Amino acid sequence: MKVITWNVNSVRQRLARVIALLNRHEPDVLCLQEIKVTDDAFPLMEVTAAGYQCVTHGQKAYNGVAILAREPLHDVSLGFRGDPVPEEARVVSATVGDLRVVNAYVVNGKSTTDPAYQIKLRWLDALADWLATMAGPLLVMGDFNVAPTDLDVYDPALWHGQNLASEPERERIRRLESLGLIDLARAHAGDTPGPYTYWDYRAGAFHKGWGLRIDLMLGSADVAARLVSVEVDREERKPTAGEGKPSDHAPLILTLRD
DNA sequence: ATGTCACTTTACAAGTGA
Repeated sequence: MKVITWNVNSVRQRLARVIALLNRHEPDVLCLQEIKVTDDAFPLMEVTAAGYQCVTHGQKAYNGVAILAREPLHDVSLGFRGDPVPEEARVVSATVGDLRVVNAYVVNGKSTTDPAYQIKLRWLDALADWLATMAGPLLVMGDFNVAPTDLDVYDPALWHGQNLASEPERERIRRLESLGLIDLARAHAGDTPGPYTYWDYRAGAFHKGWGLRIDLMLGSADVAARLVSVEVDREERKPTAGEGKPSDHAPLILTLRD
């Protein structure tokens, strides 16, 4: 089984790349974040023509998440109980086969001195409270806007204490792990830095290797036991002829034994 | 730190969010 998570930074701008990704990797499940469209504006025809069903939790201009799958999506849920900012479309979940899939776009936080940072911490607290109530095979993935450890930032000294790498945020990720969820990319990579999933558009960050690992896949133990690999499709972060500009995030690809 | 991008608006440039 193959599962992909990708922050597309506008599904309308990235549609050709999304369809190409589906054709190239043929994932069973694709979770998208920052689709930046309302549900009625989601490119349903194109996704359907590619052979995928989908559920969307969209929003105008900002945020918005979607799950695409080849098999039917059951028990769809939009948002989550206890969300401090329920007006923002950041979570969608559904069951595929016997796997519960949670797709999340975590509050960015802007900077540790911004009020949005405190909302981010409360949001992650509420997400953990909600996930703690779940049972059975579980895969929580998406743009967490947190680099869990210093292995996950290109320059730990520069990023020390900053938004995306600060200790309170990292504590929230450890709380998710304390629920029994396993950081699958880290489990696969061991002590090797990265794999990075995000590079700022500015300053030629991708070319310079200034990456962060802020897109995560967290699996329950029964899911982690099936882990084959977790890879980043770095080609998607490069300009591609005919498919438009890249997102600032690259897709994270999980393969599980069936 | 900053070689950017995508969104919106009683739009045609500027502010916002990332």
